[in-house]
Amino acid sequence: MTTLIKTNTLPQINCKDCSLSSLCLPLSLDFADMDRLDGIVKRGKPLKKGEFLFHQGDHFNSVFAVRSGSLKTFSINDDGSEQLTGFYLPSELLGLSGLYSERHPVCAQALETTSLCELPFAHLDELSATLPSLRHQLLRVMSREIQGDQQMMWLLSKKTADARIASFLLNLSTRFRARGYSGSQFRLAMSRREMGNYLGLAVETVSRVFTRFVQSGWLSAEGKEVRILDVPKLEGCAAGRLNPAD
Amino acid sequence: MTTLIKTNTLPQINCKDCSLSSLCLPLSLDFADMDRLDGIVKRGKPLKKGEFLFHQGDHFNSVFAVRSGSLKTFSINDDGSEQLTGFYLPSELLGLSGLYSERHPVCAQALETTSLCELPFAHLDELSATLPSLRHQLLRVMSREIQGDQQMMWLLSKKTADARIASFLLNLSTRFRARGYSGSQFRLAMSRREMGNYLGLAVETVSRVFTRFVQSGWLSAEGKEVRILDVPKLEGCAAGRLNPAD
DNA sequence: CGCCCGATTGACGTCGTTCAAAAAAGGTGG
DNA sequence: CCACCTTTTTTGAACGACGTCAATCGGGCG
Repeated sequence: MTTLIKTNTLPQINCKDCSLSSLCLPLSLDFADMDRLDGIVKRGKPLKKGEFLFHQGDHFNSVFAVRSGSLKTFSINDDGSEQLTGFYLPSELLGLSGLYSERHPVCAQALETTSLCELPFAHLDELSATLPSLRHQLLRVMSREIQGDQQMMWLLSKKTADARIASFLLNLSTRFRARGYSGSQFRLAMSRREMGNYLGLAVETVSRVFTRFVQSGWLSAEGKEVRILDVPKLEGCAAGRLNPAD
Repeated sequence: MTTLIKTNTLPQINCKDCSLSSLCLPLSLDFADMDRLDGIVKRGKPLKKGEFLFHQGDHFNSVFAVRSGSLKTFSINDDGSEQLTGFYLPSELLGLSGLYSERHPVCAQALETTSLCELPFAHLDELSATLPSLRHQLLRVMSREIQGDQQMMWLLSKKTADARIASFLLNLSTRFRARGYSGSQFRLAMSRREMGNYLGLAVETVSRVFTRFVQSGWLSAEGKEVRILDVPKLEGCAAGRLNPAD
């Protein structure tokens, strides 16, 4: 059984030893510079499932890198409805959207036991003045988020429910594989409702699509445990060329 | 008749004299620092309607600030379909999404005669090492874009056609007003098709919504010339509380 | 063990798309 | 300036995908 939680014998204590450094901010820093980054990182005790990393409206002080576990971000609208804006896996940076207004425009909540590295922004910024590659990496992370959001906008404005779920599962698969987990079998940390909220679909629709995928033999799903059985078919579906009814 | 084109008697030649500096990158720079920024800005001859600033896949070298006119950005998918990702008005920065992969993931095309300031990224980056406020402004611009994209994702996943168009018009209105143009009467630089593509709607739907708004007396629209007649009603519609059939 | 929340399934309604056609606007060359 | 052609916009009618409502099932947790 694969989970998002890496079972380390010892907690990571610095960037140099962290298996995620090649995916994370330290990317392309040499050891000396990594030490300087390490100097500003705060590593608190893990968040338990359901605990908040920050709330909407909180003052923006830090950005966070996921070390293990996963989180969701969502904002609450005037009418009280929630809009899920993202899921974050190990090595991914969150909190950057709070930079603009100095306040977090979203809540960040742990989907399971989750440990993080906190990077106080004032220090990160100072450091970035003298470390060009850190400066670039920070900009690249934001640029990638913009690119990802635009992919998401495409998905939401043009894709069918089938294609959205196929895209989502393949996207997760890719991110898991890049992080050393299995890309073909994994546990979804989020509920069907959360998935639907994120993808702009009703829970019932999510459930029906899963049923269709399983019946087509493209997927096996028992609750949150998912196994991808036919990548090409799912890719075809995500691209809008194929649909599970055929 | 209001247009996006500001009729200057002389072209702007530097940031200090530019009426947009308070909305643009120079925000919060003092005069001395503004001069340093000016030193790296390239101001080419204006783009005519339909001309491209850059194409999808082009190498990323610079970011651009709109001086006058407007542009759209869009990407072309594998199947040849276009996805409009944004409209850019004077003082807004575009091209930043190319930073991540060193290639522009979108095309940028002028919607009318448009003049721009080009900021070679290598120089901008160098300068940002010694100018903290420029560094922050760059990050803030990106952070704001992320926030905007997430608003857009909310719009696409949760709002009705009526609410999308109302939101869009009010958003344009706000941006125009902030730039010194009328917020209640303006000329849409984009076609109904482009608007629909951006908002995830068919042209026909856009047209029908406009008709409804006009019949409700919330709006007057003659072709691309638009006058907003009832802001509160449109706001109610954008929030999903009101609909023009009532 | 019982309760509650999450997931599934079916029936039905609705909003937006698609297809088709006409009207209006814009651009071009004579 | 006008005739002609192309593109954009508008309007109507029918269809379809997804949402809503309702009922049931199942698993986790107190």
